[in-house]
Amino acid sequence: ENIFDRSRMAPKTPIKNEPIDLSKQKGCTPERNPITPVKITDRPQPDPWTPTANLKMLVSAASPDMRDREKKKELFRPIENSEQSETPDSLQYDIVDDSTVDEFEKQRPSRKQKSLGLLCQKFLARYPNYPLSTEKTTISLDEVASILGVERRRIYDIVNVLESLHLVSRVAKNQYCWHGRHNLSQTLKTLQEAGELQYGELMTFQHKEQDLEYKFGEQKKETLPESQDRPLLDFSEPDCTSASANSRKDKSLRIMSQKFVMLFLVSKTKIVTLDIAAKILIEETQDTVDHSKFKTKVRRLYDIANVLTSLGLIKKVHVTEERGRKPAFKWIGPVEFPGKSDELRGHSPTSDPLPGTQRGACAQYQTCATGKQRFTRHASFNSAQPCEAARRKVSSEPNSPHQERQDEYCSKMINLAAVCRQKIEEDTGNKACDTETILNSAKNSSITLPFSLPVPGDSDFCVNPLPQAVFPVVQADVPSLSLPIGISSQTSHPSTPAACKTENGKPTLVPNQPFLCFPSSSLFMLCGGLQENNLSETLPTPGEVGNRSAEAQAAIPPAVCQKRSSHKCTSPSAPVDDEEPAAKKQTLEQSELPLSLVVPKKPSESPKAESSPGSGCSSAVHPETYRLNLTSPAAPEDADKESTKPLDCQEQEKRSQNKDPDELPPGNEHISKENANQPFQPQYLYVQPTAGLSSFNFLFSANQAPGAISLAANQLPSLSVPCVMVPSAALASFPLICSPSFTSPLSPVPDSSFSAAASTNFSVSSLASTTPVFVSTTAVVTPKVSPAPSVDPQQPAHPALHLSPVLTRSCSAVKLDSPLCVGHPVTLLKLQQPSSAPLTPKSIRPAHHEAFFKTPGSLGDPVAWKKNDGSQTRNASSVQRRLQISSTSPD
DNA sequence: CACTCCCGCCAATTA
DNA sequence: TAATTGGCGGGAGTG
Repeated sequence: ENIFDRSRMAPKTPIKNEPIDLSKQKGCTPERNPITPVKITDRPQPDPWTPTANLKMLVSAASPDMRDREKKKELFRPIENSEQSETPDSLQYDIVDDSTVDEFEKQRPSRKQKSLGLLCQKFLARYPNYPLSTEKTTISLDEVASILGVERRRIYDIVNVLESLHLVSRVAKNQYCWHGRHNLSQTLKTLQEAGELQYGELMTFQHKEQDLEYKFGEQKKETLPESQDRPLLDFSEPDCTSASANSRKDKSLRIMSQKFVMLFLVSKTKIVTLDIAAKILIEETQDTVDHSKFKTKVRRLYDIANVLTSLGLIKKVHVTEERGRKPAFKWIGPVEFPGKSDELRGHSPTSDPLPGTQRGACAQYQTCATGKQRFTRHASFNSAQPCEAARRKVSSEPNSPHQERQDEYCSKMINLAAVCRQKIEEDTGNKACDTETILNSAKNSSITLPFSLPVPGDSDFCVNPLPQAVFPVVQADVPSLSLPIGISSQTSHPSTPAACKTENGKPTLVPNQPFLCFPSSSLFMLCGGLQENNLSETLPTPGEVGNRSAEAQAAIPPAVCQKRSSHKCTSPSAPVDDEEPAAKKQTLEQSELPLSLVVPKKPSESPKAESSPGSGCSSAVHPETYRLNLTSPAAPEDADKESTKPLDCQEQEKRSQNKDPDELPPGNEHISKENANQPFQPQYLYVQPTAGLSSFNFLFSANQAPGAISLAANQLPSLSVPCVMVPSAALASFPLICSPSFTSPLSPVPDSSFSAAASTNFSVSSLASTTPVFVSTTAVVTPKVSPAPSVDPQQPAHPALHLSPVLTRSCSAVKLDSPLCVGHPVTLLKLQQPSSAPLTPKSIRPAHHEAFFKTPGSLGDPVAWKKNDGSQTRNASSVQRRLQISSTSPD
């Protein structure tokens, strides 16, 4: 009742948005006659204006009965009209009416308030962007129409457009099914491909011919890179519409909508003027281009544009041509889509139960990494920022291909990330699994990785995001890009925050941080870059390390936070997670820029991470450099690295387990020393899985730069170090994963033996359902994908190690494209290769952990990894051990 | 005046 | 045949 009252009130107040319709209905007044009749069927002329009456009306409207009401309404319409006109007498009405009317009229919602765009936003607000796969949301047109207070006709306008993008599908007569944005990127991709075939040339062509240059400059020609992929697509292709009859549907708003979207996707500038679109569409339609048609087309385009705007896919802009300014729309949605969807699909089936659709995509994403190993992908969720940047860039600097590429790449990643994330969420279910966040980095680039690993079957597996913290990830939305700027704020997208959307909605680039999402099946390694700053700071001597770490933690966090804030991340985040209920979530974190790894020196870089969306990726250090560092015996570095480890451990522990951090330090130091001796072996930190984490294990490389490790203030665990998380499921697929980081030094080890050992170990682990393993290497990065392991001298081929094809593929695909991520691919390759060293993780861990790992020699495996290092051996063993343990008893 | 685009008639489709 | 969809274009707000 309250509600109704309110609504009732609303009409009076100017503001209200409510039910326009209702108001109309009320509009029983004579004036309104023509309009809608409404009235309550029940009693057409009863006392309208009593409060009660209003309530009733509203109620009826709201209720499912609406339908009836409407029907009646129609019936009555004539009646009312006639009556009213005829019987002006209803005095009662009049009297009341006057007052009512006046207000009514006054408040009469302005035209804008009734706009289709606004209506669409309201409509969209009712459904989650990324609904859980499990629940099917059905939409009743009548219901929605009544709730939103509009005529059904309007709802059709919205729904038709949404349907064209597959956000909804029609299931029955008055029923639509809400799908959300899960398939949006896929749909867009399809449209893009189709668009290229159909319009690619056309666009280019037309633009030129028609002299439609934009002020920005002419559009470049587009290259139609892959048009070949598909045969022509019919519009219908997108399934929903499919083959339905051609008749009316041909002109359908749906088709127009798809075509319109295609134009954007094909356009280099991503800007399409209305008249061009109208012309193109008309031609296709074969309509003669007469003026009236044109006008009509434009009208329709406005309708579509309003909906797309609400979806955050486009925004209105003006293009100045010779003749003057013309209305146009700019695409602000995702630009790049994951590579071939088909390929993607390949992904290992093991894990996901999810509907396969997008999953594949996720796998692809592996990418970016940062520093050392970059095994993973980045998915960034930053909402729109990157996109934004990209877009801007495009518009303004169409010429710089390189940048564009990056941008695209970023966009793509983001997009992917979003998708992945969503998937994951779905998979995991509402449960907490969702996401996580991360945060991190102190300075410049911090990357946040929220990810979750979904394990099939294992609910725990997932990492949860911090609830409050950074990401407010609401299940529903993370819109990747989708949210339009403006809208986002409005709609509740919690998601954005992390991403850094600014308040305005503008995305800031946050520079950073792309989030990583991994498909359950996939593996990843995260590499954190070190930050220069951190490094320098952290560099403390080994001995100090422990202290340092502590300090670092304390100190850094705040900084980080601030930083973030500066970036704009509004997210509440603040306290990052450590506090989080660790159990569920794991957060990982991440480090900052990848770059840093390489250079400890280059402090100079300002934190502009934001500038480059791809920063995360970009971070990739040059392999060579990287390598050098690694190889270099620099003790200090090692120390640092180690120091980092401890931190990580602590953090993680805190986060996840709450174990004592204290213990770690000592252990760490200890280890560190050992490490120091060796040039650089990769060290890994193993994080014990906590309850929540049980599903995965983390290994962090000890080598990592300390900086990275630094914790975020909150303890966000930002791990700068590269770490790998592997879901158990994942393991199954891969017998081994390891990154051989040490390329050089290690080489001496007998490959064969080694390999054997390695394989053995891993295999075991793999068997164990529980633990996943990761190995990260410090790695070497080879430039590019090239398989050649120039880097590793030693690489015996181990059959055992191989990445799943999928991964490989995906990696390569991804990597190749993006310049930024160059490093990553390499990593993968290495992985594939049997790099010699499997891991050597030196495990450093807090006492607790140690227990697990415990040690060095203890391992049962006789096998010993043959590495040069005993330590390595130990590590491996420890790892195994850990795995075993975990498998048996999760803690 | 040019843009926008709401509104709702009414025909094509469906049930 | 009735109801549902949705094309279409007049013409009203806006700037």
